[in-house]
Amino acid sequence: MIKKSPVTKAGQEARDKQMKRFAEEVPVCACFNIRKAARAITQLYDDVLRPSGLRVTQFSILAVTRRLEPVTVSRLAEETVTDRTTLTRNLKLLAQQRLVRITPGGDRREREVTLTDRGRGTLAQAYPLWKDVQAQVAKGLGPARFHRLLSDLRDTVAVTRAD
Amino acid sequence: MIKKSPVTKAGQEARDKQMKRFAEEVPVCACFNIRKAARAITQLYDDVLRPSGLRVTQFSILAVTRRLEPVTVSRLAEETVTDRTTLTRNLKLLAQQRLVRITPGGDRREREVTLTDRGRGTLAQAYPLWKDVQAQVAKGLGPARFHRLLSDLRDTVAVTRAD
DNA sequence: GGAAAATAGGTGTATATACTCCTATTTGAG
DNA sequence: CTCAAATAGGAGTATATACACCTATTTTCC
Repeated sequence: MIKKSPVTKAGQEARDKQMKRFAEEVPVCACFNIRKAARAITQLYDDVLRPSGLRVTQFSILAVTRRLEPVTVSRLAEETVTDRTTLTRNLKLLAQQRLVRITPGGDRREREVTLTDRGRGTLAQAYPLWKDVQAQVAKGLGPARFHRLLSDLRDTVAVTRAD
Repeated sequence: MIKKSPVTKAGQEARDKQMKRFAEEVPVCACFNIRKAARAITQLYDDVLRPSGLRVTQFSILAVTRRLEPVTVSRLAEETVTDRTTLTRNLKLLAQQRLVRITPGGDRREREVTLTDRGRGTLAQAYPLWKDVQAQVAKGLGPARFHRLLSDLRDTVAVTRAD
């Protein structure tokens, strides 16, 4: 008991000091700040895309599908850095709305995703909306910083997946 | 009918051209790329923080709370750029785990959030884990680019919320 | 001082996300 | 050729996210 008290006290001081640093450091948490920016920009894009009936997540999946179709679920998951099971569920919603078609692949384990005509139409309708909001953000940041940001984000993905 | 056919054909050509541009442009969608990076980095941080029992979202809320406590739900929502109702639900989970305490404020419309001792302890336990992964990402990007990225993300939030 | 407006917060509903564990099919080593 | 390993995908469960709409309280304006 005689020894414990000072030790505990010193430990408490060390913890206080640590927590003080902590409060200063956490506002620069890379993950928190990327997530925060994601929330902010998602709200903007979703808002602008609303007339098309697509959220930006759905818009992105349709756009990537258009580029790669016919494409398997796992390939889409890789491309979008999304968990396979997340994509399964997102695709299910798009299939219910008849924006994509999901068919068995040659390899019967695989399922191939393609756009329907309806999906193509919806995408074409959303495109000008997307273009506007994209231009708005590019203008707001300035073209140089806008490109730099995209480049840095790509590197961030590479760094976080290199493990 | 005589007139419609050529018009439709021209329309189709215009749409094809548009869609070709589209396929080239969408990979640089700011929102898609920020979200993609958010998914990637969240998986890394969540993985490293796992021994603490906290996800990075929870870690962030506790950290911001620590800096501002006692803090109202709306103030936390502003600070984290999160919808108020999202925060309500996230805080509910933290309260169930007894990491935060939510009490009525002086203004009886308000609810004040504070950390519990348990919350402080969990945060202190998670801190070294966070510090490691944060350092890992900073090193991977290089300190200059890391700093630049955070700065650009802040500006992105400002731009997307200026409307 | 009282009613309208503003503010703080929550519920219902829907999408987004991923981990764990499961099945079905294909591939590859012997 | 056969069976174990690898691969493709899905279901159960849990958290994260936000919009529309709701209640309760406070503020403001006459």
